[in-house]
Amino acid sequence: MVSELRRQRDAERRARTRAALLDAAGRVFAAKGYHATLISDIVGDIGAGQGTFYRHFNNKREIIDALFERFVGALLAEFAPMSLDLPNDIETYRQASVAAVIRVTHVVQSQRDMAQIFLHQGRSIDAAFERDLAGVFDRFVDIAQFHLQRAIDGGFARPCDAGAVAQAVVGMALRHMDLWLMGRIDDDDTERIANELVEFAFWGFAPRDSAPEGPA
Amino acid sequence: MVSELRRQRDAERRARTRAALLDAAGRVFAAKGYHATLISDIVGDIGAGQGTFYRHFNNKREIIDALFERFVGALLAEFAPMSLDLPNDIETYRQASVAAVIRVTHVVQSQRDMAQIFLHQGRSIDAAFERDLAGVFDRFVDIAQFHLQRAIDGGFARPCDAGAVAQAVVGMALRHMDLWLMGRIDDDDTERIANELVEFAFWGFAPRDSAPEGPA
Amino acid sequence: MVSELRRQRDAERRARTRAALLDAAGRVFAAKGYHATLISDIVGDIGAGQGTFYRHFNNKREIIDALFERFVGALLAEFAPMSLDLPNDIETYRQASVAAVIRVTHVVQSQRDMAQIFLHQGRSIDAAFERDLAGVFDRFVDIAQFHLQRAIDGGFARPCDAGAVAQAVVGMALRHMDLWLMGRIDDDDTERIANELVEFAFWGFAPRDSAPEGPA
Amino acid sequence: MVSELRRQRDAERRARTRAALLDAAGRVFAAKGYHATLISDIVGDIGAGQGTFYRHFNNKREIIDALFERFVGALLAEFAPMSLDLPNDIETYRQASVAAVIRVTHVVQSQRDMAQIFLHQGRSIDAAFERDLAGVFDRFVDIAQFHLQRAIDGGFARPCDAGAVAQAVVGMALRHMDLWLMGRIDDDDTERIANELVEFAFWGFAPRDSAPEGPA
DNA sequence: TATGAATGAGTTTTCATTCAT
DNA sequence: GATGAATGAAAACTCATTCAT
Repeated sequence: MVSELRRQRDAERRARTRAALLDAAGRVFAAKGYHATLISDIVGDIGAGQGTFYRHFNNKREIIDALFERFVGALLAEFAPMSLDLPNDIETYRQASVAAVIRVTHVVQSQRDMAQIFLHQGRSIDAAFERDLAGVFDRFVDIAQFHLQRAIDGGFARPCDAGAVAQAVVGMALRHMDLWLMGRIDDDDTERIANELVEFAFWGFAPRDSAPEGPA
Repeated sequence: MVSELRRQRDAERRARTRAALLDAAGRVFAAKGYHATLISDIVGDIGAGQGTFYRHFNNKREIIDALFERFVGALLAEFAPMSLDLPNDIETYRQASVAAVIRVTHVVQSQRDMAQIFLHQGRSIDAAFERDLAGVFDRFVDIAQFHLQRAIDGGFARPCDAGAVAQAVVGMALRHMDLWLMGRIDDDDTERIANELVEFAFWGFAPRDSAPEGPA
Repeated sequence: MVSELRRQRDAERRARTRAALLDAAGRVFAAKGYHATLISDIVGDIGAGQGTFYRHFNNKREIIDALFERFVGALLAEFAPMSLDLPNDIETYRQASVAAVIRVTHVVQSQRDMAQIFLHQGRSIDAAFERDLAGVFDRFVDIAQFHLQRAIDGGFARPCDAGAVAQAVVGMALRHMDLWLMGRIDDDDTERIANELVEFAFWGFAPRDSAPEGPA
Repeated sequence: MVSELRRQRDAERRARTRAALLDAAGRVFAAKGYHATLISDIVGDIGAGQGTFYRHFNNKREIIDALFERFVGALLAEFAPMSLDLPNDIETYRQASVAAVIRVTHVVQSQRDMAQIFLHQGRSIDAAFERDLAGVFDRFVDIAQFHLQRAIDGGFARPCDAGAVAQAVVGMALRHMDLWLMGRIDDDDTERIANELVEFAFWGFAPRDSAPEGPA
């Protein structure tokens, strides 16, 4: 007969091991890449035995899935409360955009390994994973598109293909994330760049007085 | 001891086999992904023997390098004659931009497999490959930055961080390439989107009359 | 996290497997020759899996090295206590020599496989192995030379090139080992031959009364 | 219709190619060892094609056989006229022995590669080759034994096991050949060592006056 | 006949997964 | 539950040999 206490202790230990494995996988995947990572690298990272891995995950594919879920969960938690009180004029909108970009930036900076893994390896796992990953990007596109469409409807953004522009906005963000992952953007330069990008998204690079009569 | 003719015939046969292997690798990598591709898949694709592969390449890593070199060669050949007669006003500049984007689009469309491989798997091969790939992106960033800087200097683009904006421009292009690779952009919709993106890059999504006094 | 007992049990199991692999390699190398032996022959000999081999050795080259080390270790252990109380007259010296030869014989007879492998294949592995093997022969030459020199200095051996003669003595021993390995010397004839060889080494084959005035 | 002249030319060319291949094989086997040598190494050494090898030999095994035959032929040709006018007293016998040893030495020195190959790799080819090689050693043992026995019968060698002693004599020769192959005997020191060894074979290393009453 | 590109059977090697402890 | 030794299926790789020219 096993006491309730004992049962709980075991469950806790198990959860701790699982979390340690996830953390280790995150570190190792980020450092060596998903494909080059061996199960032995992961367990080796925390000094556990090979078998331990299989008590928690059925295979390598499953742990990256779990990692992804955990990361997406954290990400969404961060952005869930975002859509409240929408801006009603362009300046507020711009300020909100800068704030949002900086917010994303902070999340990503605090989860560098995850960004590394999913941005760099994400599309080389398999078709299913690629789909899941694309789904996450789409969430951000959706958010951008939603706000953009609202701005167009509200008259403080010019009429345009909100879908394509939202994709473009996400594209520039992703490109800069990549640069940061490659060590080509300083951590303390991110705020300035965020501003620069928002500026660009709002007014393009054309000079103010060159604005055409109407959009193409 | 052996006729020149014979020597040449052999060299041709060898070159033909090598090219066939490269083509096969391109097809298979694009279809199954680099990591899931076996040497036997590649040779099987053209009905060659396993050993034939190893007479031409030392391993899988080497053939994707060769593939990359071949692709980059073709790409650069395409863009080498591009930088001539620079635009001197914003409208000409805009038109030239649309033309350039459409040109890139055509090249990419005619080499779908290569785009697929390098965009999706390129960052999961190894550090060296990642570097090479980044180099290619940088070439395009450089071109964009060069033209943007020239426009700023010429007074028909607003002062901005030309580097960051050039990266952003490349980022939106890459994102749309991705969408196209995922089958989410119709081939006959590309021209419209090219226009839309250039429009966005030039004037952003803010309405014309909202332009601020000066740059942020 | 894991009991000391468990850790020790594992280490023992591992050591046992390694020893079994070494034994198997010894048998198979002796029977088929080093070059003709496949890894699958070795593991097959003890019914182990292919992978088991690679958990203990990196390749065939490494296991023969380990085998050699183990053998040389045993050999030296056998001969370490040999050099005590040196003979002071020729008859004692002769008797000691016979005893030593018989002793070597016994060791070799009890390790037939090792003798087979190192004498027959040893010089066809690679340059490094050849060097190591030569080193072992040299040990025996050194011992022979040391005693011979001592005998010369003590006046109970004629002045001669102790180095060359020691090599010659080792040469005759090796040749007879070879004959034994080829099944051309009966195990129960070894003692007689040992005597015969020592006799020959001491007095040559010239008749007693033919001894020249002095050495050549 | 092909002229007789043409036919002969072809035959000559063929023979020349075959000889070149044998020479190349000799060089490469000696340098890299039989097992590590690839067919491509052999043909590469003379700039011939892979296929050429197979026009002359059916496989690697066959070329070393041919090499061996050629070498043994030369060796026997050298020693065929040796057994004439046998010595009748010990001094003549000794002088003849020195002469014979020096003669062998010269032959071996002029065919270093062959000595290298057969002494070092000979016993790792296969059982058949080992037998053939042993046969050659036996020829020399036979010669030695024949002369020794004759000397014993003639009363100018002490009674002994002529077989064992002949083997011993060949053994010391082989050991010194090995030393020479390893670069541990200078070419211009061979004559002195030949003398030293013959001296040793005739009188052993015991001092002259220590000769026992009779043989053990 | 000579050639060297191509071949594929035969080996080595890897590493996710199992399993005895 | 945790462990790590052992496993073997699956891949990579080698190289003697064939064959089209």
